[in-house]
Amino acid sequence: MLHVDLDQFIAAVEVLRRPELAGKPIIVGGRGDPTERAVVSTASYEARAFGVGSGMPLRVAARKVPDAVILPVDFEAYLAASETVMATLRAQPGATVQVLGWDEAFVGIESEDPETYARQVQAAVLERTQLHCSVGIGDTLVRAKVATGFGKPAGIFRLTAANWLDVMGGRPTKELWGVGSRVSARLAKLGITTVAELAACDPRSLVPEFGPRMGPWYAQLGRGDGASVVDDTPWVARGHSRETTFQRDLSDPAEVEDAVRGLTAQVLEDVVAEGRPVIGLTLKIRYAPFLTTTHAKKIPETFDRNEILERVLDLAAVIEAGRPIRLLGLRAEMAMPDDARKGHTPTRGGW
DNA sequence: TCTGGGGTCCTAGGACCC
DNA sequence: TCTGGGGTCCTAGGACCC
Repeated sequence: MLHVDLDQFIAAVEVLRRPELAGKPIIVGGRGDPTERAVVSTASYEARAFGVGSGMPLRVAARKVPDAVILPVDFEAYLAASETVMATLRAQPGATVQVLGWDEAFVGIESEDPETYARQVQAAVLERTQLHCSVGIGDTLVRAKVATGFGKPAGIFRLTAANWLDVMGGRPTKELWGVGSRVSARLAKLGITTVAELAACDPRSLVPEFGPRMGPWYAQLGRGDGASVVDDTPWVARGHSRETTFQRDLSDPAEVEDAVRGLTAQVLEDVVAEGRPVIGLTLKIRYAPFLTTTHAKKIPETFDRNEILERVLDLAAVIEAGRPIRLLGLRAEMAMPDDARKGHTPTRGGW
């Protein structure tokens, strides 16, 4: 199958609207005001050359690139572009499309010559949207996804069982899709630092550290093995959440309660649109400076706004008065048929 | 420098039940 | 005095991805 990933997607969409920005360092984040608390969503390649990347505080990014064009995030524009891209992918002959995010998708195909097919995909996307993409070709989802990174920008790369260890074996485990800094550090404690070492380890040996599911799964990831079927069943959200960033930390309990009420109203709006019962609520709070805690409440499968609000305020009462906090958000989990759960796969994203 | 906003899934431990 | 074994549910929290 193929993994298709748009190059610097958000920045590229902005350039389409404003061609005069082509070739300039562009940073997109928050409301486009680098004096506010916000982070970078995407930076163009020109801005990345200065060391700016997504997730970086906007303030820091602005300081690194004094000449940067800083733009606000425009979700509607990216969503519209994304839908055109995905429609183009679905129109390819024999293609099964599994959307992973705004700017990426798996495309299941049967082809004797996947490179040629991939070039046709790139040409079709470029013609239809004026956007460039990179394509990974693989015999599993993991290999296709990892391959795309070697194709960037605007290229094609193939990773299969035949060359996986040659290409990836000597690289750190963190470069795997699904292994972040925490897990790579825990693997290092076990003497595993490279993909080849992870691939060679006994899956059972990882169970004490990572549990019965994740342990063997990481070993499989090291080998590049796993699912090889692109699944285009429509994605159903398990829940909705709203988060908010305050320009200063809250410490007054009355302020906190107001904020909680506001978040609750927002998340309920999203959930009402869905028409499914709410079964759980989670309030995420960050105590200054950086300790994040989660408070969860299971609620019955009814949908009564007052009851839900009451329970959220219950949760908010856990917050210690006077302690500066940053309210991260509220998440509502919705009832789902059991057979709709997928089990562990690398993230399915949520756009 | 000081950390978005939207998601996904997993795990440990305690409560509770038979 | 010491404390079954199996199960489910809930809470709290962790990790990862785009």
